Amino acid sequence: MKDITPQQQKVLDCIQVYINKTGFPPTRADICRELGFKSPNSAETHLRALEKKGFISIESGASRGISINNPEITHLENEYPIVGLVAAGSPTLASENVEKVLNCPKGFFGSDFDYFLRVRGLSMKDAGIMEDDLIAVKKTQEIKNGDIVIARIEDEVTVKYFQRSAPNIIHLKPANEEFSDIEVNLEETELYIEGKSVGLIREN
Amino acid sequence: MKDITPQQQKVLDCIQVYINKTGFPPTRADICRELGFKSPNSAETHLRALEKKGFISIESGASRGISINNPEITHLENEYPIVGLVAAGSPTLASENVEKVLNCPKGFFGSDFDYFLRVRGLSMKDAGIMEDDLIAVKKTQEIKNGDIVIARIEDEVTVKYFQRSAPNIIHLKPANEEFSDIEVNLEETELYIEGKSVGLIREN
DNA sequence: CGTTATACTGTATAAATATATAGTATAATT
DNA sequence: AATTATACTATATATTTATACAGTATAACG
Repeated sequence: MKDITPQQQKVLDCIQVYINKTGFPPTRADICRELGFKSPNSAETHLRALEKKGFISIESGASRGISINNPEITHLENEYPIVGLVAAGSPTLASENVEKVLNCPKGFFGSDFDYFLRVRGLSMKDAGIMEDDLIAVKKTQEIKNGDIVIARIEDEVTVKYFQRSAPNIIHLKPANEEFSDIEVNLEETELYIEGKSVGLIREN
Repeated sequence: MKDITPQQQKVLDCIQVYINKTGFPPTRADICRELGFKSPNSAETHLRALEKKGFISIESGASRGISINNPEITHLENEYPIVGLVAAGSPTLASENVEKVLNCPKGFFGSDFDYFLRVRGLSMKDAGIMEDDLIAVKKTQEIKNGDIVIARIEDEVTVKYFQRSAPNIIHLKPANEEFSDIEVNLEETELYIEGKSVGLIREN
């Protein structure tokens, strides 16, 4: 997917908003009205550029024949993707990792959140986090000691309690006697915090 | 919402399928093609009937101005009460027991459910049920061994694993070593099953 | 310096589309 | 027996819409 220009982004956003609002895509004239253009050809050229770059598809000849490609990344309001514990490198929300989407009211857990993570393993069992549970993950770097974080150490993604023991030493603590602490020295090992848990859902 | 006729259902399905497939709603002519009608007015009259009955909305004058009124997303009937572990006698869902209500899509946990129960204590800790968790309770008497049930024994309400050991003997088993089994002899003691757990939510 | 991509206005028009009007026919309801 | 809702065909037409063509202007690229 090539780079998008600021104006093209505005047009793309406009299409998304229009679809969310009305349920069907805009015409060239609609886009002009929304963005203040005075000629339908302004919209037309932007649409053709977006199509060429792969952001949208246009059904030729059909009225309102615009559809947005990769809608799972710009997820609809209230639709949250469920992702598995994925290996590093691949972006967490890439469509190939999305198991399905779950309809959930915004602010369901008091705090905003970005996606659900499907839990593997029992390392957080004593915190009441069981296999196959869905953790509501908020992508943030604002972590306090004791928070349950989704951390990536080199190639592995895990869910653990966060504790900073020294400026450069972080302990990732499981909630299960059978597992042991992970000590991370930030000078030696790369640690990336994907976000923290703000809630949990169990389906059974 | 009034009754839908079989033909109207076919038209409604056709619209949904068309939107899923193309990303935008069909025209009258598209519907005719899909369903084998030979006049656009056939589609038109069905659309007007569906609009009158509330299943769809039609933006007048706009091409492809059809949108499906999806009651499951737009409905505000998805309000479920949260109740505490209330003593017997008082009806569980009486307003004085309702802490607050939580907006939650219907069928969120695969199965239907009736209310949320705020958990007190740690007797089901090893099942991943912690203090202050919300259990989605389905009011039912269809209980299998191993289900997590909300049971009332005389004056006490508890959440436990259900196990029928003999026709008249039921064991209510905690998931915590520090608690012990409750054996109920149905000939001696009154046991009422409020329902069973079909899901869990944790807010933090 | 010429070329190319972006970002527009303005006009024109063929094709797509909604929608009204005029019928036919059947089944259910009053 | 008359009315109403459903379920269509057939035709007509005003409006909507996509989209081509002709320009203007600016910034980036090699």
